Amino acid sequence: MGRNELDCDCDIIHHENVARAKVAMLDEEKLLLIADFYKALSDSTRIKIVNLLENNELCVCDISVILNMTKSAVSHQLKNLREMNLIKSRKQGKEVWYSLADNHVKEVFDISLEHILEKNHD
Amino acid sequence: MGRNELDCDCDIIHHENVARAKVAMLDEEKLLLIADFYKALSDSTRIKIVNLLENNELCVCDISVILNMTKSAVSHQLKNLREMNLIKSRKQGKEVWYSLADNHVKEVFDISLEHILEKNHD
DNA sequence: ATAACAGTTGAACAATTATTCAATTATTAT
DNA sequence: ATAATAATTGAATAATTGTTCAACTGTTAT
Repeated sequence: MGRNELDCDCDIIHHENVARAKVAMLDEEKLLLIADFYKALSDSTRIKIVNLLENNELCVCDISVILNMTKSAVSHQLKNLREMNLIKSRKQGKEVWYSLADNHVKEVFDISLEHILEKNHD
Repeated sequence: MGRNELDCDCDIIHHENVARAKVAMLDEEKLLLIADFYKALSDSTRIKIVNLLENNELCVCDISVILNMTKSAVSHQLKNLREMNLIKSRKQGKEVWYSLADNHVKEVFDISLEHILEKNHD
């Protein structure tokens, strides 16, 4: 194999490492889905909503009050979370009640909390 | 407590739910750190890098070759991941070798993989 | 000392995204 | 029917962010 494996501006390439890493790498499609999953959790408003819904079923109105935001802004982010399958909703009368879609979200949330707590005290 | 708890455009507020959710909510500071943690993982380039480093220690050059990106673009994202304490580096000669900072990243990655796989087959 | 190369950096540009605003839908009560 | 209110929606704006480009730093070899 020649000097440049691709269009990269590199001269010294560790071919064994590259080959091994390439084989172990997940397919692009899955990696993009995972990135999107994290994107859903990467905004401060959305992570607050997820945290709120960990222990409570709440309607849009209540979330708006707690976060001191307009219903519109909250609704946009709820839609975002719902489209990413992180939360689910049920309609009762004029109100729509939201809760977490499943337990993965909670699990991931808890591990990330551990992570940031650990990194904080050093 | 009056009609509007804050500046929210709501009339019907479930005060008990709001009070309970507020008490259980994590402090803002921690939530922002968690959101930042996810932000680090929310980009396709960065999640690819994390996936590559799960099983291998790699230098910038190798990562560039695998992802078919310039060293500059990769280096920017590595800096991003390093600042969020997701990866660590060691310098050896002219090269800088990168690896995952700790096991949390791997744990979170695996759960999120489960999540997207589950959501995929329905 | 000079050349070569791995990696980093800052500025500029392009693309993405969160919030606001105004309008709309759906449901309940009068 | 009409009014009131919870929630959603689309467009516009403002802010953030990923990549490119060119210049630079640090290390190794001649």
